[in-house]
Amino acid sequence: MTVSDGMPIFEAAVPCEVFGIDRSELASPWYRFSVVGLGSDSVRVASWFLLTAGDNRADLDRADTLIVPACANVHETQPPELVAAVRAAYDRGARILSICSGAFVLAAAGILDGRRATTHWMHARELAQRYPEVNVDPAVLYIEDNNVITSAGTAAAIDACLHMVRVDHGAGVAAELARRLVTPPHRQGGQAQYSRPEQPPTDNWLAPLLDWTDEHLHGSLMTADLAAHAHVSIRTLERRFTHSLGTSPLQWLLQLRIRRAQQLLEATDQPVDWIATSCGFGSPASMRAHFAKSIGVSPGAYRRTFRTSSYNERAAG
DNA sequence: CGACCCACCCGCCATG
DNA sequence: CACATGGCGGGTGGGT
Repeated sequence: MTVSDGMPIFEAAVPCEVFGIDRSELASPWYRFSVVGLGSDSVRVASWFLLTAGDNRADLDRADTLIVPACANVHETQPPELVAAVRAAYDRGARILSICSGAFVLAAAGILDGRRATTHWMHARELAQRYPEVNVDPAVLYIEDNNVITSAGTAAAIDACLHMVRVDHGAGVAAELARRLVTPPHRQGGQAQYSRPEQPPTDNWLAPLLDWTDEHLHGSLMTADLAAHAHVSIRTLERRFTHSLGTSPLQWLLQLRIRRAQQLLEATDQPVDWIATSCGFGSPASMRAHFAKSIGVSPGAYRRTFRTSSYNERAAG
């Protein structure tokens, strides 16, 4: 695993926990794990820890798997030495795993071009914009594409590392390891259930229309209704949506409805069918289908995960 | 699950 | 000419 200046600690800690501890009672041999600091002799991790590099730089050249836990800053140019090390490891056939914003290092090394990849949902759009050749999927916890694994933010590091153990040693070993880590062996749904949609760019023309749309979701709003309210043709409306929001009117409506449904599932005890109607879905079945496709879990499962207050009330009572 | 229907949406072109 | 608009056709994908 590589660490570089300014890197956060949690993402780096997870591989240490999974691969760095001798777990030969689960599978033997376990992993030979090494942390390589790039840059100066000492590397600052998070704001509080100073990591002193050992003389293990050579491990970079012989590792079967190279892990890039995160990067210090997604907006800046990635450290050339780190990027070159990733590229070299990839070229000699090593497996590569990135966690969270580490995907930006992999992308800078050019090894994500033409591949499916993911990163923290807050950075997904930027990754896709800066590296158009990368097929970014912001909805999943991790993706393996031909020996290159990328994973979502922070806690998804656990999912990705468990995935590697599953591939290397089988599902049984991975499940037992998950027990030791006190974490689910496999999480239902992707990171889509945790992400928040980005605020749309404030567009002078669109803003009033979007506000109006948000207030009239409960009806059976259609593309034609939006066009009529905005006094433009459907064709023009579609063009403006693609231009300003990067999506079509109906898809936008759908996202609004799903988001409203999420809020109601979290904050109320209203039945799912009631929520479906109130959010403007044509039918409860329609909402379930769209919800599952977009969020990755059913409305019921989503509520069980996020409606913690009612659980606490029941537990207390 | 297949069938049917219709809204959607994108390429294309004419118009202003 | 650049640009935005509106209408048309048709493939398609979701809903019943």
